[in-house]
Amino acid sequence: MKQAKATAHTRLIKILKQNSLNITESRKKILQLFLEQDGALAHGDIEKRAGEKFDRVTVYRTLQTFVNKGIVHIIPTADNAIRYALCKDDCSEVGHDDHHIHFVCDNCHTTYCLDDIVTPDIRLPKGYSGRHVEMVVEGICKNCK
Amino acid sequence: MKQAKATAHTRLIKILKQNSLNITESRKKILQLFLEQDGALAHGDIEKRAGEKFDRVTVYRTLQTFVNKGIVHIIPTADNAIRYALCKDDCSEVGHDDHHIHFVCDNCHTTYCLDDIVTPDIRLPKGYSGRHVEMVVEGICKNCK
DNA sequence: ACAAAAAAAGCAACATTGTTGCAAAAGAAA
DNA sequence: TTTCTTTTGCAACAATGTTGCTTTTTTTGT
Repeated sequence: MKQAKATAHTRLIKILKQNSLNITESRKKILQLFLEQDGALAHGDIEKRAGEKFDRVTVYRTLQTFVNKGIVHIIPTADNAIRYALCKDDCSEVGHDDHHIHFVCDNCHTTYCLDDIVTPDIRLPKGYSGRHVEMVVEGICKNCK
Repeated sequence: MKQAKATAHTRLIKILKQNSLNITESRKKILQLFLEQDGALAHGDIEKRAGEKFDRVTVYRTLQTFVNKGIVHIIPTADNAIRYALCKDDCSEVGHDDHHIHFVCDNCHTTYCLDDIVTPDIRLPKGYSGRHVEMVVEGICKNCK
């Protein structure tokens, strides 16, 4: 128990250090939320979910930092609520490199990264050149079935 | 010239009638914007683009109505700015049925519907069932190349 | 372990975006 | 035209996101 907690804590610090970020309470707590979470988190979730309340500005700035560093990525949605999820591919300050698809449940609205499914290649019309493909599937998830 | 204008006007009215919507000035003007536009429009674009200024509430409500009726559809984005585009497939009050992909230009940020490209089928993990697939490609468009 | 320097958090004030209820105006129907 | 219904515009509000600046926390060098 104590061991597990220590390990989780170590993992947090390791991730932050790898990205040359200073170790702060906010970053640890917000990152912790992502690690113990299956799906993606919207800004609002984070503000509420955290036991103690963060300043809204801190959450915004921390998420921005995480996105810049390639720790989390943004999932595009149709409902004006940006969702963030941990990057599992090779993301860094240089650029994000997520190629998996996302799944949003119609029922519980949880957003999942389906890491094993790779976005297919697309043949674009003449004149267009693609850099990145985002794919979001809507439907019913494994828990709501 | 006069003929062309009359025709365009007729087209507007036809679309509104087909969807059993009353013919109003706001609806005509907003629909007009979509018809004379290659890409997609965000809420803000519409407020600004219109020669005369619409009340913000009117724009929100009109867009909502158009989405409900299946006249326009929402394009998911990663930047918290919902974009709307005309539906060209079989959309109605019952449900949207758009299967084309979208393209967002890194440079000019114009959003295009690539109507000729159909979203590929995806094999989902066990337990998940898909209803709709959204696909957005980011890159450089034909005009910015 | 401590002090100085650097970075991040918190606060306040503000800007933008989206929502709701209601009265006035415009459109449809007769 | 007159009545009835729908839509618009306004005002007030709520939620979300941003910026500058001060205080606190974290790092670094000793």
